[in-house]
Amino acid sequence: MQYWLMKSEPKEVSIDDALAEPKQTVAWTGVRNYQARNFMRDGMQVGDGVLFYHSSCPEPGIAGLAEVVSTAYPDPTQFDARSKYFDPKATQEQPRWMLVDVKITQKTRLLSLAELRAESALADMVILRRGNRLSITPVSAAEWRHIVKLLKK
DNA sequence: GCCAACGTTGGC
DNA sequence: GCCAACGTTGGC
Repeated sequence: MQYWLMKSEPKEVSIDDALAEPKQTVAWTGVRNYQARNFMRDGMQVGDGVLFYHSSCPEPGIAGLAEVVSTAYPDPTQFDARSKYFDPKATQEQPRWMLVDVKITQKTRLLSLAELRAESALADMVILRRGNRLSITPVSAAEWRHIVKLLKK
């Protein structure tokens, strides 16, 4: 069992959009970074905990809790010529991009980036490190517990 | 394999 | 819109 933080731009898929889906589940399409892909493909297991993070928006921060509900499978948007995520170098036989399904378990208050930065217990979080741009990052069990506690405040 | 140029991310 | 920090591309 591991924990992850996954960024989503709310104008693409917000936590409310995800909650409105059948089974409150979204396929995590559009990841086009190898490191992030590898976390989904090689690191994630069904049942892993996910911090659902809103990025590139007026109030960046953690918007809810979720869990991984599938193993990795090919991202269908890579094969769709009309999609902005289309990848001409990907084939059905040799897909490049993988994704998992993520189910929202709880919408929370918005735990802002500023609030995260203010917590010394979270100083080592990957997302808070200078220059970090990865859309999917591992979260330690201690960081997860601390954040869950903060969300109850 | 090197590395300059270019593209992207994402907070501010 | 700015810009720091990376990642990717492609010529050599």
